[in-house]
Amino acid sequence: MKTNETATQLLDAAQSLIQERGYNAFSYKDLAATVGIRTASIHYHFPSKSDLGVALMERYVQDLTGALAAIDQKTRSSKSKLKSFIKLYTETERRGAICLCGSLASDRETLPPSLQKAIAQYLQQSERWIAEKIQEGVKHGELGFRGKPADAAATLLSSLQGGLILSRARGGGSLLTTVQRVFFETLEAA
Amino acid sequence: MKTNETATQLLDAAQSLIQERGYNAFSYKDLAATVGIRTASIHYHFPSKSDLGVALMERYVQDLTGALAAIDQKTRSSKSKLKSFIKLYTETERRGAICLCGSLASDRETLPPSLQKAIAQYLQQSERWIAEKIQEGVKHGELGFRGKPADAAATLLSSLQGGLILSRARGGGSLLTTVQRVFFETLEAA
DNA sequence: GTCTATAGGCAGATAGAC
DNA sequence: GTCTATCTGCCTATAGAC
Repeated sequence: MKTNETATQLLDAAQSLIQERGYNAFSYKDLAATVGIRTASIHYHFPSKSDLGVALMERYVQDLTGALAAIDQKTRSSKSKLKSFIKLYTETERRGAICLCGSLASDRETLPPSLQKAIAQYLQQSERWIAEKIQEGVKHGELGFRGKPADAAATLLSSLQGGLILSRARGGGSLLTTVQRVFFETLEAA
Repeated sequence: MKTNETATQLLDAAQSLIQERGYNAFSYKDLAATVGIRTASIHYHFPSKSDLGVALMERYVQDLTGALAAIDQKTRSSKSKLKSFIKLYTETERRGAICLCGSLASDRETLPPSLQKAIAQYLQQSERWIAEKIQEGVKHGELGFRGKPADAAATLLSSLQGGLILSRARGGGSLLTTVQRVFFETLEAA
Protein backbone atom coordinates (compact mmCIF):
# COMPACT_ATOMS: atom_id res chain seq x y z
CA MET A 1 0.00 0.00 0.00
CA LYS A 2 1.61 3.26 -1.12
CA THR A 3 1.32 5.86 1.56
CA ASN A 4 0.35 8.58 -0.86
CA GLU A 5 -2.60 6.75 -2.28
CA THR A 6 -5.76 8.78 -1.97
CA ALA A 7 -7.42 6.14 0.16
CA THR A 8 -4.62 6.36 2.69
CA GLN A 9 -4.75 10.11 2.74
CA LEU A 10 -8.47 9.92 3.33
CA LEU A 11 -8.02 7.52 6.23
CA ASP A 12 -5.35 9.75 7.74
CA ALA A 13 -7.55 12.81 7.47
CA ALA A 14 -10.55 10.97 8.88
CA GLN A 15 -8.59 9.65 11.81
CA SER A 16 -7.37 13.10 12.77
CA LEU A 17 -10.83 14.57 12.45
CA ILE A 18 -12.47 11.85 14.52
CA GLN A 19 -9.85 12.11 17.23
CA GLU A 20 -10.35 15.86 17.30
CA ARG A 21 -14.09 16.25 16.83
CA GLY A 22 -15.81 12.87 16.94
CA TYR A 23 -17.32 10.60 14.32
CA ASN A 24 -20.54 12.49 13.80
CA ALA A 25 -18.86 15.86 13.57
CA PHE A 26 -16.79 15.25 10.47
CA SER A 27 -18.09 15.11 6.95
CA TYR A 28 -16.99 14.10 3.50
CA LYS A 29 -16.77 17.80 2.83
CA ASP A 30 -14.08 18.14 5.52
CA LEU A 31 -12.19 15.21 4.07
CA ALA A 32 -12.46 16.58 0.56
CA ALA A 33 -11.06 19.92 1.67
CA THR A 34 -8.12 18.28 3.43
CA VAL A 35 -7.18 15.84 0.68
CA GLY A 36 -7.96 18.16 -2.20
CA ILE A 37 -10.60 16.26 -4.10
CA ARG A 38 -14.39 16.51 -4.38
CA THR A 39 -16.77 14.79 -2.02
CA ALA A 40 -18.17 12.60 -4.79
CA SER A 41 -14.70 11.17 -5.40
CA ILE A 42 -14.48 9.94 -1.83
CA HIS A 43 -17.41 7.62 -2.48
CA TYR A 44 -15.27 5.84 -5.06
CA HIS A 45 -12.87 4.78 -2.29
CA PHE A 46 -15.37 4.42 0.52
CA PRO A 47 -18.94 4.02 -0.75
CA SER A 48 -20.42 5.00 2.58
CA LYS A 49 -19.22 6.71 5.72
CA SER A 50 -19.57 3.42 7.60
CA ASP A 51 -17.26 1.76 5.11
CA LEU A 52 -14.70 4.41 5.83
CA GLY A 53 -15.14 4.00 9.57
CA VAL A 54 -14.72 0.24 9.39
CA ALA A 55 -11.63 0.50 7.19
CA LEU A 56 -10.20 3.05 9.57
CA MET A 57 -10.69 0.91 12.65
CA GLU A 58 -9.28 -2.12 10.84
CA ARG A 59 -6.16 -0.19 10.06
CA TYR A 60 -6.05 1.07 13.63
CA VAL A 61 -6.15 -2.49 14.95
CA GLN A 62 -3.42 -3.54 12.51
CA ASP A 63 -1.27 -0.62 13.59
CA LEU A 64 -1.72 -1.71 17.18
CA THR A 65 -0.72 -5.26 16.37
CA GLY A 66 2.38 -3.96 14.64
CA ALA A 67 3.26 -1.62 17.48
CA LEU A 68 2.90 -4.35 20.10
CA ALA A 69 5.03 -6.74 18.05
CA ALA A 70 7.68 -4.07 17.68
CA ILE A 71 7.74 -3.46 21.42
CA ASP A 72 8.01 -7.19 22.11
CA GLN A 73 10.98 -7.47 19.77
CA LYS A 74 12.95 -4.41 20.78
CA THR A 75 12.54 -4.40 24.48
CA ARG A 76 13.71 -6.83 27.11
CA SER A 77 12.13 -6.24 30.49
CA SER A 78 8.40 -6.40 31.07
CA LYS A 79 8.47 -3.08 32.81
CA SER A 80 10.09 -1.29 29.90
CA LYS A 81 7.62 -2.97 27.55
CA LEU A 82 4.78 -1.55 29.58
CA LYS A 83 6.44 1.84 29.55
CA SER A 84 6.72 1.68 25.77
CA PHE A 85 3.03 0.89 25.58
CA ILE A 86 2.15 3.83 27.78
CA LYS A 87 4.33 5.96 25.55
CA LEU A 88 1.92 5.31 22.69
CA TYR A 89 -0.68 7.12 24.77
CA THR A 90 1.55 9.95 25.94
CA GLU A 91 2.25 10.69 22.29
CA THR A 92 -1.47 10.91 21.66
CA GLU A 93 -1.77 13.14 24.70
CA ARG A 94 0.92 15.48 23.40
CA ARG A 95 -1.05 15.86 20.17
CA GLY A 96 -4.05 16.94 22.25
CA ALA A 97 -5.96 14.00 20.83
CA ILE A 98 -7.81 11.11 22.37
CA CYS A 99 -7.82 7.47 21.32
CA LEU A 100 -9.86 6.66 18.26
CA CYS A 101 -11.74 4.09 20.34
CA GLY A 102 -12.46 6.55 23.09
CA SER A 103 -13.82 9.00 20.58
CA LEU A 104 -15.94 6.42 18.81
CA ALA A 105 -17.23 5.07 22.11
CA SER A 106 -19.25 8.24 22.67
CA ASP A 107 -21.05 7.80 19.40
CA ARG A 108 -21.25 4.07 19.82
CA GLU A 109 -25.02 3.73 19.50
CA THR A 110 -24.95 5.46 16.13
CA LEU A 111 -22.26 3.19 14.71
CA PRO A 112 -22.65 0.06 12.57
CA PRO A 113 -22.07 -3.24 14.41
CA SER A 114 -18.90 -4.01 12.46
CA LEU A 115 -17.40 -0.80 13.76
CA GLN A 116 -18.47 -1.55 17.33
CA LYS A 117 -16.81 -4.93 16.99
CA ALA A 118 -13.52 -3.41 15.84
CA ILE A 119 -13.51 -1.06 18.83
CA ALA A 120 -14.00 -3.95 21.23
CA GLN A 121 -11.24 -5.89 19.47
CA TYR A 122 -8.78 -3.05 19.79
CA LEU A 123 -9.39 -2.66 23.50
CA GLN A 124 -9.38 -6.40 24.17
CA GLN A 125 -6.11 -6.86 22.36
CA SER A 126 -4.54 -4.05 24.33
CA GLU A 127 -5.85 -5.42 27.58
CA ARG A 128 -4.60 -8.93 26.94
CA TRP A 129 -1.18 -7.73 25.94
CA ILE A 130 -0.85 -5.64 29.09
CA ALA A 131 -2.00 -8.51 31.28
CA GLU A 132 0.59 -10.74 29.62
CA LYS A 133 3.40 -8.32 30.37
CA ILE A 134 2.33 -7.89 33.96
CA GLN A 135 2.19 -11.64 34.40
CA GLU A 136 5.65 -12.03 32.90
CA GLY A 137 7.02 -9.27 35.08
CA VAL A 138 5.67 -10.89 38.20
CA LYS A 139 6.99 -14.28 37.13
CA HIS A 140 10.48 -12.93 36.53
CA GLY A 141 10.44 -11.02 39.77
CA GLU A 142 10.55 -7.60 38.05
CA LEU A 143 7.19 -6.58 39.41
CA GLY A 144 5.79 -7.26 42.82
CA PHE A 145 2.04 -7.53 42.45
CA ARG A 146 -0.31 -9.94 44.15
CA GLY A 147 -3.60 -9.24 42.39
CA LYS A 148 -4.82 -10.64 39.09
CA PRO A 149 -2.84 -9.32 36.11
CA ALA A 150 -6.07 -9.00 34.15
CA ASP A 151 -7.48 -6.65 36.78
CA ALA A 152 -4.45 -4.41 36.75
CA ALA A 153 -4.48 -4.47 32.95
CA ALA A 154 -8.10 -3.37 32.74
CA THR A 155 -7.44 -0.63 35.25
CA LEU A 156 -4.35 0.63 33.46
CA LEU A 157 -6.05 0.73 30.09
CA SER A 158 -9.04 2.50 31.65
CA SER A 159 -6.84 5.12 33.23
CA LEU A 160 -4.99 5.70 29.96
CA GLN A 161 -8.21 6.12 27.99
CA GLY A 162 -9.74 8.30 30.69
CA GLY A 163 -6.48 10.14 31.19
CA LEU A 164 -6.57 11.30 27.58
CA ILE A 165 -10.04 12.70 28.19
CA LEU A 166 -9.06 14.52 31.39
CA SER A 167 -5.89 15.80 29.80
CA ARG A 168 -7.75 17.27 26.89
CA ALA A 169 -10.35 18.82 29.18
CA ARG A 170 -7.53 20.44 31.11
CA GLY A 171 -6.28 21.87 27.87
CA GLY A 172 -2.90 20.19 27.99
CA GLY A 173 -0.30 18.99 30.44
CA SER A 174 1.10 15.57 31.03
CA LEU A 175 -1.44 13.77 33.17
CA LEU A 176 -0.43 10.42 31.74
CA THR A 177 2.99 10.74 33.31
CA THR A 178 1.22 10.83 36.66
CA VAL A 179 -0.96 7.88 35.71
CA GLN A 180 2.15 5.91 34.79
CA ARG A 181 3.87 6.72 38.07
CA VAL A 182 0.85 5.71 40.14
CA PHE A 183 0.49 2.53 38.10
CA PHE A 184 4.03 1.39 38.75
CA GLU A 185 3.73 2.27 42.42
CA THR A 186 0.79 -0.11 42.52
CA LEU A 187 2.71 -2.86 40.81
CA GLU A 188 5.73 -2.52 43.00
CA ALA A 189 4.01 -1.84 46.26
CA ALA A 190 2.59 -5.29 46.92
CA MET B 1 -37.90 24.26 39.58
CA LYS B 2 -40.77 21.84 39.05
CA THR B 3 -39.45 18.56 37.75
CA ASN B 4 -42.16 18.28 35.15
CA GLU B 5 -41.45 21.58 33.52
CA THR B 6 -40.79 21.19 29.83
CA ALA B 7 -37.33 22.66 30.16
CA THR B 8 -36.40 20.00 32.69
CA GLN B 9 -37.82 17.25 30.54
CA LEU B 10 -35.80 18.57 27.64
CA LEU B 11 -32.61 18.57 29.67
CA ASP B 12 -33.29 15.04 30.86
CA ALA B 13 -33.88 13.82 27.33
CA ALA B 14 -30.82 15.62 26.03
CA GLN B 15 -28.62 14.19 28.76
CA SER B 16 -29.69 10.64 28.00
CA LEU B 17 -29.20 11.12 24.29
CA ILE B 18 -25.76 12.67 24.66
CA GLN B 19 -24.64 9.95 27.03
CA GLU B 20 -25.87 7.34 24.56
CA ARG B 21 -24.96 8.83 21.21
CA GLY B 22 -22.85 11.93 21.63
CA TYR B 23 -23.51 15.64 21.29
CA ASN B 24 -23.44 15.83 17.53
CA ALA B 25 -25.65 12.80 17.06
CA PHE B 26 -28.78 14.10 18.75
CA SER B 27 -31.13 16.63 17.28
CA TYR B 28 -34.02 18.80 18.33
CA LYS B 29 -36.14 16.36 16.41
CA ASP B 30 -35.08 13.58 18.80
CA LEU B 31 -35.85 15.75 21.79
CA ALA B 32 -39.20 16.75 20.36
CA ALA B 33 -40.16 13.12 19.84
CA THR B 34 -39.18 12.20 23.39
CA VAL B 35 -40.85 15.10 25.17
CA GLY B 36 -43.87 15.26 22.89
CA ILE B 37 -43.67 18.76 21.50
CA ARG B 38 -42.54 20.24 18.18
CA THR B 39 -38.95 21.20 17.44
CA ALA B 40 -39.85 24.88 17.13
CA SER B 41 -41.13 24.88 20.69
CA ILE B 42 -37.76 23.77 21.99
CA HIS B 43 -36.24 27.01 20.75
CA TYR B 44 -38.51 28.85 23.15
CA HIS B 45 -36.73 27.17 26.07
CA PHE B 46 -33.27 26.91 24.55
CA PRO B 47 -32.77 29.31 21.64
CA SER B 48 -29.80 27.38 20.30
CA LYS B 49 -28.35 23.94 20.75
CA SER B 50 -25.34 25.49 22.50
CA ASP B 51 -27.64 27.14 25.01
CA LEU B 52 -29.10 23.77 25.78
CA GLY B 53 -25.67 22.21 26.11
CA VAL B 54 -24.47 24.90 28.48
CA ALA B 55 -27.60 24.67 30.63
CA LEU B 56 -27.21 20.93 30.72
CA MET B 57 -23.61 21.00 31.87
CA GLU B 58 -24.42 23.66 34.47
CA ARG B 59 -27.08 21.42 35.90
CA TYR B 60 -24.66 18.49 35.75
CA VAL B 61 -22.10 20.42 37.78
CA GLN B 62 -24.76 21.42 40.31
CA ASP B 63 -25.89 17.83 40.63
CA LEU B 64 -22.31 16.84 41.31
CA THR B 65 -21.94 19.49 43.99
CA GLY B 66 -25.11 18.24 45.61
CA ALA B 67 -24.04 14.61 45.42
CA LEU B 68 -20.64 15.33 46.95
CA ALA B 69 -22.20 17.35 49.75
CA ALA B 70 -24.63 14.52 50.44
CA ILE B 71 -21.80 12.01 50.63
CA ASP B 72 -19.85 14.26 52.98
CA GLN B 73 -22.83 14.55 55.29
CA LYS B 74 -24.00 10.98 55.36
CA THR B 75 -20.77 9.10 55.49
CA ARG B 76 -18.08 8.95 58.14
CA SER B 77 -14.91 7.33 56.93
CA SER B 78 -12.91 8.64 54.02
CA LYS B 79 -12.83 5.22 52.48
CA SER B 80 -16.60 4.84 52.47
CA LYS B 81 -16.89 8.36 51.05
CA LEU B 82 -14.67 7.34 48.19
CA LYS B 83 -16.70 4.19 47.72
CA SER B 84 -19.88 6.27 47.54
CA PHE B 85 -18.27 8.42 44.89
CA ILE B 86 -17.29 5.43 42.83
CA LYS B 87 -20.84 4.18 43.18
CA LEU B 88 -22.01 7.20 41.19
CA TYR B 89 -19.98 5.79 38.33
CA THR B 90 -21.02 2.18 38.75
CA GLU B 91 -24.63 3.35 38.46
CA THR B 92 -23.78 5.03 35.18
CA GLU B 93 -22.04 1.84 34.09
CA ARG B 94 -25.11 -0.23 34.89
CA ARG B 95 -27.17 2.02 32.61
CA GLY B 96 -24.69 1.29 29.83
CA ALA B 97 -23.95 5.00 29.68
CA ILE B 98 -20.78 7.04 29.92
CA CYS B 99 -20.19 10.29 31.76
CA LEU B 100 -21.59 13.38 30.11
CA CYS B 101 -18.10 14.87 30.25
CA GLY B 102 -16.54 11.85 28.65
CA SER B 103 -19.06 11.99 25.87
CA LEU B 104 -18.65 15.70 25.29
CA ALA B 105 -14.87 15.40 25.39
CA SER B 106 -14.88 13.59 22.06
CA ASP B 107 -16.71 16.42 20.40
CA ARG B 108 -14.77 19.02 22.31
CA GLU B 109 -13.44 20.94 19.34
CA THR B 110 -16.95 21.48 18.01
CA LEU B 111 -18.29 22.85 21.31
CA PRO B 112 -18.66 26.47 22.44
CA PRO B 113 -16.03 27.65 24.95
CA SER B 114 -18.57 28.01 27.75
CA LEU B 115 -19.38 24.35 27.39
CA GLN B 116 -15.71 23.37 27.37
CA LYS B 117 -15.27 25.38 30.55
CA ALA B 118 -18.11 23.57 32.30
CA ILE B 119 -16.60 20.21 31.40
CA ALA B 120 -13.26 21.22 32.88
CA GLN B 121 -15.00 22.49 36.00
CA TYR B 122 -16.85 19.24 36.54
CA LEU B 123 -13.69 17.18 36.29
CA GLN B 124 -11.65 19.55 38.42
CA GLN B 125 -14.24 19.57 41.14
CA SER B 126 -14.35 15.79 41.16
CA GLU B 127 -10.59 15.54 41.24
CA ARG B 128 -10.21 17.97 44.12
CA TRP B 129 -12.87 16.26 46.18
CA ILE B 130 -11.22 12.87 45.70
CA ALA B 131 -7.80 14.25 46.60
CA GLU B 132 -9.29 15.76 49.74
CA LYS B 133 -10.75 12.44 50.83
CA ILE B 134 -7.53 10.59 50.19
CA GLN B 135 -5.59 13.16 52.17
CA GLU B 136 -8.05 12.87 55.04
CA GLY B 137 -7.89 9.11 54.93
CA VAL B 138 -4.12 9.13 55.10
CA LYS B 139 -4.16 11.68 57.91
CA HIS B 140 -6.58 9.61 59.98
CA GLY B 141 -4.66 6.44 59.30
CA GLU B 142 -7.48 4.85 57.34
CA LEU B 143 -5.46 4.70 54.17
CA GLY B 144 -1.82 3.87 53.80
CA PHE B 145 -0.53 5.80 50.80
CA ARG B 146 2.75 7.57 50.40
CA GLY B 147 2.31 9.35 47.08
CA LYS B 148 0.61 12.66 46.40
CA PRO B 149 -3.17 12.53 46.96
CA ALA B 150 -3.65 14.67 43.84
CA ASP B 151 -1.87 12.07 41.73
CA ALA B 152 -3.97 9.23 43.02
CA ALA B 153 -7.09 11.36 42.54
CA ALA B 154 -6.28 12.12 38.91
CA THR B 155 -5.57 8.47 38.29
CA LEU B 156 -8.76 7.28 39.93
CA LEU B 157 -10.92 9.73 38.02
CA SER B 158 -9.17 8.78 34.79
CA SER B 159 -9.78 5.10 35.39
CA LEU B 160 -13.45 5.73 36.17
CA GLN B 161 -13.98 7.77 33.04
CA GLY B 162 -12.02 5.33 30.92
CA GLY B 163 -13.63 2.39 32.68
CA LEU B 164 -17.04 3.54 31.50
CA ILE B 165 -15.73 3.58 27.95
CA LEU B 166 -14.21 0.10 28.17
CA SER B 167 -17.26 -1.25 29.89
CA ARG B 168 -19.54 0.01 27.18
CA ALA B 169 -17.26 -1.32 24.47
CA ARG B 170 -17.40 -4.70 26.16
CA GLY B 171 -21.15 -4.50 26.00
CA GLY B 172 -21.69 -4.67 29.74
CA GLY B 173 -20.21 -6.21 32.83
CA SER B 174 -18.88 -4.56 35.95
CA LEU B 175 -15.42 -3.39 35.10
CA LEU B 176 -15.65 -0.55 37.60
CA THR B 177 -15.81 -3.02 40.46
CA THR B 178 -12.40 -4.20 39.36
CA VAL B 179 -11.14 -0.65 39.07
CA GLN B 180 -12.33 0.06 42.60
CA ARG B 181 -10.61 -3.01 43.97
CA VAL B 182 -7.31 -2.18 42.31
CA PHE B 183 -7.59 1.41 43.49
CA PHE B 184 -7.97 0.46 47.13
CA GLU B 185 -5.17 -2.07 46.85
CA THR B 186 -2.97 0.80 45.73
CA LEU B 187 -4.01 3.00 48.61
CA GLU B 188 -3.53 0.31 51.22
CA ALA B 189 -0.43 -1.29 49.83
CA ALA B 190 2.04 1.47 50.56
C1' DG C 1 -45.81 28.04 25.45
C1' DT C 2 -46.88 25.61 21.61
C1' DC C 3 -48.15 25.50 17.07
C1' DT C 4 -47.61 25.63 11.48
C1' DA C 5 -44.89 26.94 7.89
C1' DT C 6 -40.76 27.80 6.01
C1' DA C 7 -36.08 29.23 5.30
C1' DG C 8 -31.16 28.13 4.11
C1' DG C 9 -27.61 25.09 4.63
C1' DC C 10 -25.30 20.80 4.91
C1' DA C 11 -25.47 15.84 5.21
C1' DG C 12 -24.53 11.34 2.66
C1' DA C 13 -25.20 9.42 -1.66
C1' DT C 14 -25.90 8.51 -6.94
C1' DA C 15 -25.59 9.06 -12.16
C1' DG C 16 -23.02 9.71 -15.79
C1' DA C 17 -19.33 12.46 -18.47
C1' DC C 18 -14.41 12.55 -18.98
C1' DG D 1 -10.23 8.08 -10.40
C1' DT D 2 -12.02 12.42 -10.43
C1' DC D 3 -15.23 15.48 -12.04
C1' DT D 4 -20.13 18.20 -12.34
C1' DA D 5 -24.72 18.02 -11.37
C1' DT D 6 -28.31 16.65 -8.74
C1' DC D 7 -31.27 14.18 -5.30
C1' DT D 8 -33.44 13.59 -0.93
C1' DG D 9 -33.55 14.26 3.62
C1' DC D 10 -32.25 16.23 7.97
C1' DC D 11 -30.35 19.95 10.47
C1' DT D 12 -30.80 24.45 13.28
C1' DA D 13 -33.33 28.38 13.38
C1' DT D 14 -36.97 32.06 12.58
C1' DA D 15 -41.62 34.33 11.80
C1' DG D 16 -45.89 34.78 13.13
C1' DA D 17 -50.67 32.75 14.37
C1' DC D 18 -53.08 30.95 18.31
